[in-house]
Amino acid sequence: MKQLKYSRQRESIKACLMARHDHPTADAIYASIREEFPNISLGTVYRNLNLLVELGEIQKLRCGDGADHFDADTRPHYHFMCRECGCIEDLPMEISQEINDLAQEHVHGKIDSHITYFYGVCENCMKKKTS
Amino acid sequence: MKQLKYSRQRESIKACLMARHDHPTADAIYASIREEFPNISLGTVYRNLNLLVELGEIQKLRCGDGADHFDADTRPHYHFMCRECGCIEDLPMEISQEINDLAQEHVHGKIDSHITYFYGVCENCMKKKTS
DNA sequence: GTCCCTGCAAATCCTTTGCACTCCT
DNA sequence: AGGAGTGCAAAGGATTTGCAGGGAC
Repeated sequence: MKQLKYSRQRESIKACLMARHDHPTADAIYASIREEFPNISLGTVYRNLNLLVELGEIQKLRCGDGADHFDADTRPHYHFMCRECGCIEDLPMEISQEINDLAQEHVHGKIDSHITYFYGVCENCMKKKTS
Repeated sequence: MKQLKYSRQRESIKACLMARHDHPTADAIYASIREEFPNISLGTVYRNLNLLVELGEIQKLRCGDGADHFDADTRPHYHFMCRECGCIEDLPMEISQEINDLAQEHVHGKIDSHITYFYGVCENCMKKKTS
């Protein structure tokens, strides 16, 4: 365990992530942070995001669009991603333990968790289609 | 809709994928195919895999290990991935429609599907640990 | 002959890393 | 002072793409 030192950049990254709820990518966070720290580098953003994930202070989402997204809400919860605009929404519902148990009966090994992403079309994109 | 022409390479890629059940990456398929077509290029493998996915003849899996995996079984089904060795196993159980319906109540949009990956330790890796 | 498909290499996207320097403690 | 954190740029892995030549129809 190496000891941790304070860094304004890391604080700013975490604050930025807590302030927004759109599950930004590293690059989007980089763009935001640049307003406060014009010299911050993308590498630093990645390093700190990964560090915060290790510390359990944020979580990383892989919805399948190529880039990792980050979420300041570390409670396990489901996500919904819009196929059209790529936006990500939190689902305020419990993680199903049942489905883990059910799956356990069908697998040669020990399941400890599962990750689920829901896909479809968000309200905004549906509106655009009808108009 | 562009029309499709026969290609030995594409047939071979599909045959290879149908013959194995380990959900290989593009690179692993490339290595296999090379035995039959020593001159095939990785680009061709990717192009054909993506084409087959579009045609609905195979499916792409993104388990979060960085590389895409491919599956000749196009029926929707769950997967289990071992955290230690990275192997992927099919789960012979029905996809839950219930969880879609449940999630639908909590989202601003229209859910059409979900993807779930289970994670844990496979039988082989558990054996290795006790021995 | 037409147009799709191929091999090759270069390019792209996202992420990580090496290094010299800076800032916490 | 010591070592973690930073900026920069280069490297890395996975995937895509442009192009000229080859093959299917």
